[in-house]
Amino acid sequence: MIADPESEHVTEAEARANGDASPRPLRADAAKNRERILEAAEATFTAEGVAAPIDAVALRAGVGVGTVYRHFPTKEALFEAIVTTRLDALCETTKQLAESDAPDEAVFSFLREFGRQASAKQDLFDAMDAAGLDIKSVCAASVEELTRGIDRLLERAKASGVVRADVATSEVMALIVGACHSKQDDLVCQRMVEIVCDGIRRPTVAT
Amino acid sequence: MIADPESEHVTEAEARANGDASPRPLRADAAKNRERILEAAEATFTAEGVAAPIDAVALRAGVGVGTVYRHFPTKEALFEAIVTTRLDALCETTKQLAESDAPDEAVFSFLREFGRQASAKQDLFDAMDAAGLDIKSVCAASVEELTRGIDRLLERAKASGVVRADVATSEVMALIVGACHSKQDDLVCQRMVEIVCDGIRRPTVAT
DNA sequence: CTACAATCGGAGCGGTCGTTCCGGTTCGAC
DNA sequence: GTCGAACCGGAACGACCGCTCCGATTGTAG
Repeated sequence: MIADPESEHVTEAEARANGDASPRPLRADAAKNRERILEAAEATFTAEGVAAPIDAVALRAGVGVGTVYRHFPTKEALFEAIVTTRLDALCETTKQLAESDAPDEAVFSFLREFGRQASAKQDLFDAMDAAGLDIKSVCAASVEELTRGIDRLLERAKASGVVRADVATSEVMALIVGACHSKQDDLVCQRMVEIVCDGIRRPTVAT
Repeated sequence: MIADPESEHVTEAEARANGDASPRPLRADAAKNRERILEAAEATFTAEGVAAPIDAVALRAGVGVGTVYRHFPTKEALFEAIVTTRLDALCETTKQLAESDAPDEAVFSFLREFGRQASAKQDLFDAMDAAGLDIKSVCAASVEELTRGIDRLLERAKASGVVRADVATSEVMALIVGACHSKQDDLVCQRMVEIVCDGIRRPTVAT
């Protein structure tokens, strides 16, 4: 459990995952392979399910398994990298919508976008759950930031009276993620999002 | 792929799963073990997750693995047995509620009950999904019947004007199952169900 | 161009898990 | 009580998978 100065590639990989600027940049071919692996992993897990072996990822990326493990010391690390990327993108979306000129409806736009992405990539979250590791702890920073982003949108919508005051951010997130979980047509998924949107809207007369 | 008259225990297990009345009833100890295994399996999968080995089930049931496989020729068959049982129970609930004296609200009562059970047993459905086999095809009969039951409740609620006419049964089911999927407190789960209920309610003024 | 170090590829290791097999045990009809 | 058939238990098999290791390869600084 002590720091191990020998395991350089692990240290480097982790530093990269943390977003640090490495002292020495990756060699050109290494950087290219890293991207290829990420893409292949996302495609493989989406297509073959989350239990797909690493060998399948390596095959699709056109590299050996050793190369995969050099960049991502663990299958779990691969999941983390993919999920983090996706969460950060969603976070960016919240920021853009926060500056939109329709603050009261922005949260609904976001939910639709969230649903669209979640339906495609839900498998990854499931995989991590099934693997016994918690997204909230592994990608804590990303989740935290995304939550804040959604929270901001939700608060504005509440303030403008479009959304009920008694719904929590966590509830909305869980609901949308869950709604798109079941493998359905995109159309059904979209309609479910709409139902949720209606569910959090402020009723036009009191309950 | 031809019928194999030798594999008698498999034939018997399948016949039982299909609900046929076996020509020869199970021996007393065998019947007792079968129940024990079912209970142990449900407990094990809920506690240790869906990837729990069959050995764990056998251990919990106090029998050998061979005994488990004699009753359920496959891990998949074990899932099927558990899920079918649960689905049938829910189906029974729809029938009772269909005769309730508050037809317009019965569907909401059912959703709450559905949510309560789904949150505890969702793991099983996930397991089957992850295993690549589709609940809809494996437990086709049970799912079909349950769908009809919900459909009936939903139609009545629509007829009495409490629920919007444009929501489909499949959407509601997916929504509730999904809502309770994320491991949350039961309280959050309950609130999510309420949001869904509000989402399918007919708005008091036109959209 | 040369030489060194970073990187690559994939065979192989260790462990897990689903499933089978068979000698021993138990039930229940007579 | 007796005996045959049904049932039990768990060791063992084979397949799969995550991960490691090291000889071969390739990028790049000088």
